[in-house]
Amino acid sequence: MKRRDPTIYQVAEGAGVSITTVSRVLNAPHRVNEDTRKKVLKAIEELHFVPKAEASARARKDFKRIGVLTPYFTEPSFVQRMRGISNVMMGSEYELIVYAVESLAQLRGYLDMLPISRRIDGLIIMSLPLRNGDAERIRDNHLQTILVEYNHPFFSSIEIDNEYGGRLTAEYLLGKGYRRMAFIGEAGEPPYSLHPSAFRLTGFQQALSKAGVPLTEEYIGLNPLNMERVIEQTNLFLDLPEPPEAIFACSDIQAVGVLKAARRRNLRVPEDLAVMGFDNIDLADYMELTTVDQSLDESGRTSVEILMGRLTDPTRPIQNIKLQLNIVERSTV
Amino acid sequence: MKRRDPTIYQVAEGAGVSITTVSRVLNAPHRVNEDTRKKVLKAIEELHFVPKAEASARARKDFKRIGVLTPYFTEPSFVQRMRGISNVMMGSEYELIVYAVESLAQLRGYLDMLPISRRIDGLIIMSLPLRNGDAERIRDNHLQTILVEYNHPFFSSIEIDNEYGGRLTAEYLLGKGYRRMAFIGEAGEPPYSLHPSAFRLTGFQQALSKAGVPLTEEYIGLNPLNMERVIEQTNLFLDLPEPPEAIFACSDIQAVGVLKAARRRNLRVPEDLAVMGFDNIDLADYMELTTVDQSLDESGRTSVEILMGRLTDPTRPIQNIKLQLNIVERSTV
DNA sequence: TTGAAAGCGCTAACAG
DNA sequence: CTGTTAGCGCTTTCAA
Repeated sequence: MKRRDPTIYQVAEGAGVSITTVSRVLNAPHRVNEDTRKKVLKAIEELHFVPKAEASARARKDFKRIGVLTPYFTEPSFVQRMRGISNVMMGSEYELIVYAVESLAQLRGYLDMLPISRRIDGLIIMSLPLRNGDAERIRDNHLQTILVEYNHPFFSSIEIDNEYGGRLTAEYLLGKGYRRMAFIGEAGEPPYSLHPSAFRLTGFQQALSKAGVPLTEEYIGLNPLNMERVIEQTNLFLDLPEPPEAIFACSDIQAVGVLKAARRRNLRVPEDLAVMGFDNIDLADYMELTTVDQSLDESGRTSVEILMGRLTDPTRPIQNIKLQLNIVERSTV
Repeated sequence: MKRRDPTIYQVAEGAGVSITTVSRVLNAPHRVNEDTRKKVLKAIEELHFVPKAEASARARKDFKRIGVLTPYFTEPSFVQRMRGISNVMMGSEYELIVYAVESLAQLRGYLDMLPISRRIDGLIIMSLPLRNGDAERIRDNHLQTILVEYNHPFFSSIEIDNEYGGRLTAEYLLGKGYRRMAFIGEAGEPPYSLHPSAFRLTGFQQALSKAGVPLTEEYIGLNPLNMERVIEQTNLFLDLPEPPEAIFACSDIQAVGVLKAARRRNLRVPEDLAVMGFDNIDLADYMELTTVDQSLDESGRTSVEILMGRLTDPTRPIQNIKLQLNIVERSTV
């Protein structure tokens, strides 16, 4: 003879509350009075109650889960967006699932799977390219999605204008009187990720040309995101017959490499060499790095907010947001 | 996301029968008239109907989930452990769920609910205290768990010896010839988190006393983790009649504050002031900070590995790991 | 052979 | 903060 597992009903009876309350202490503990919660928990313990996953799944209309699909999960700039996301999610009833991508195959896998496997309510796609087929599948399966650093007509998005960022930097540096400049960007990026570096370069180059100080080949260094390579590249620049007076690194992390190289050569910054970064991650403040702020935290925060908005009311319109870019003056320029 | 898979209701409607009949062709085909059965089967095909229970059972089968319960989710040292975790999880079939804790109540809530509502298969608890009741509940509900930076007889754990770290630092600094030293640690930490800072101080103080250069009150500064406060504290030290020759900050982040203060005063590091950190986060390398390495990445990596090991084979023994501590010499000492 | 209707254990909308 | 009540998708009576 089988003894039936205890149900939420016996727990409710045991604790002297309604089944709703029991359900709530399991799914939204903060919405239950502390004492009640303890009573229920005690009853649960005593009865060795284990909720039947299938029954919950059946009754549940949604999962209250938001997924974040992201490359370089632990790179500072991504972490900072994550911080924004995490901050708003923490106050909510949603769980945060991280899908870290490190290969094209993996990205494809997630994009195929996520909209169909139905385990999340909403998806934030960070700095990852979407093909039309993917977009259609996501839309057809009604998976609420927002794109960060990318866009597609089907979805809301949050971006910055990278080209403008390049121009802005050029103008700022020009305004400070620098003429001979160099650019350090990313190269050999994996095929699954986006390449904002190229756009920043375009804008930078454009503005420089317009000002009559074109950026020639030897002053452009594209390297894999790797500290040593950046240092080497900087040395290459500095060994040029006419070394640059200022270097624009397309990310703060790369700017650190430039700074390191300068330090090793006992160069004064910014007197001997000005250094400009991009992103304004916490590190930039720590190192007193002059950089372009792209509101990373805000980007993350807003992305979840928009997503949650549509989750609670799917009729809300798609939004395409362009975040502002601002130069943060510190001491390396 | 709202469920949009077809249900037996749809199928019933499509085939022009009742849900009972549909249910029967699925579960007791012989009790259904052949023609009716064919009609129903056709409708099932057309709608790509998959019984819900099966679907979720299958989904559940090939998609396991590991939760990470953590405070300060986006603080560099935690991120670095996360990186280790993420690295090994990425190749696996597990999903990573992040439970960010920022209050005692929240911690309690998670600890109460996680073991009961079976939404995860395994749990990593980072730098968070466990009470006996929690530990029992987790064990009784058979939720595989590993503790990072804490321990309890029921579970595997990964830790470092913070007191030893303090001693190690003291001895290193002593060996370098420094005598007048100061310590910057954390204070006013929230009640839900651990306080490794205190142990590091103990060890530091001990070793110093033993060497005959005791650390007196004025040379100990405990502050909330906040850049400005650290800078102020450093200034306080530096304004002492006998300012310290070396400052040991109990985390790299705080060491940055010390460095900032030194820079503002135009002090040469390490000539005028030596600075020592703790953690060895990426930042330490960027800033050439001498520090104590505590293998953060490794700690994360190992924690998941052990957890996964037990998930696939629950008979595997509990492991209690002590990670080694090593001084990384750079240029601030 | 079939269908109406009553659960299964749980969640959620809505009052109070 | 808590309870009432109406589902969720499906199976199982029980009549017809």
